[in-house]
Amino acid sequence: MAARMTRQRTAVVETLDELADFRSAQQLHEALRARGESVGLATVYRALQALADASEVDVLRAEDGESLYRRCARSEHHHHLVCRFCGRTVEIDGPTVEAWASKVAAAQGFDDIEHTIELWGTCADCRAAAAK
Amino acid sequence: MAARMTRQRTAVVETLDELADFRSAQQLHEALRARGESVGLATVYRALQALADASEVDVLRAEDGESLYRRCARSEHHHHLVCRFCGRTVEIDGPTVEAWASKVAAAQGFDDIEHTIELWGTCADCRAAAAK
DNA sequence: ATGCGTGCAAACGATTTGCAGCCGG
DNA sequence: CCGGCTGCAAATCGTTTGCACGCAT
Repeated sequence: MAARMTRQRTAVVETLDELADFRSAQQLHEALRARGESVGLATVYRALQALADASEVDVLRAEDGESLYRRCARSEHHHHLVCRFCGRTVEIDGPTVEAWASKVAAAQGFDDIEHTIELWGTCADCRAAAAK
Repeated sequence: MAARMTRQRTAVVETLDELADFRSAQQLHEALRARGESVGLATVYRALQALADASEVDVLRAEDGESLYRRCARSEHHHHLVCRFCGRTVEIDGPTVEAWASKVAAAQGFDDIEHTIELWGTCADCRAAAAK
């Protein structure tokens, strides 16, 4: 069950921590290469999937369908406010929303409720950069 | 600007209305074939995209990344509670959630806020079918 | 007529997988 | 030593696009 600790796995986790914000597997792959710790793209995907299964990283889908990964501070359920340009992320939670979601769903006779609640926007920095 | 009315576009819209719930382009393509009104898959995609651009259909991403389309009753902003098995859909709106979303985002200095709020569950029928 | 719409097949881009060799425990 | 891990390339899969032809306006 415990994941074997290889050079590439370590590198993936470390780089993920460094980047801090949501990144795609490809961006991560490139960051690894730049960092000198080159790792095969397939391996990056496998590592990320393993981490996701172990709830060590959060995964979410960008508007274009690409998967983005991030090591979040809190492991409990929460949501995100993400900059669609630079990936800058703010963790948020909405107790109100949680309650609302399950109530609505239950009222319609639905089970195994799961909700997708993500906020996308343009962060202050990117707005400034774009304005220039 | 006005979309040209062809046999295939009419067929796509009609079939979409018939299906009522969220369907993938491929499911729709198959439904068209079954209906006798065969339409090229590429055309189905093009028609759906045009409809989406014109806000005639709602689009959302399934958990596996596939795009699902649906002709919604209301054209105003709203969200959905979708059965992950049969696609059965219930339109919902959460005035509370809307307000919460923009408030949180603005507080972090984010602009052009957009939110993804979808509820996924198993509808009563599918739960019964699975239990059998 | 005129040019948007269509079909088909090739092109795409992200992700997955088969397989032979490697290396961590 | 052994089985999980890796790399590479080939395979998937949904979706997009190039191109020659047809049809709605």
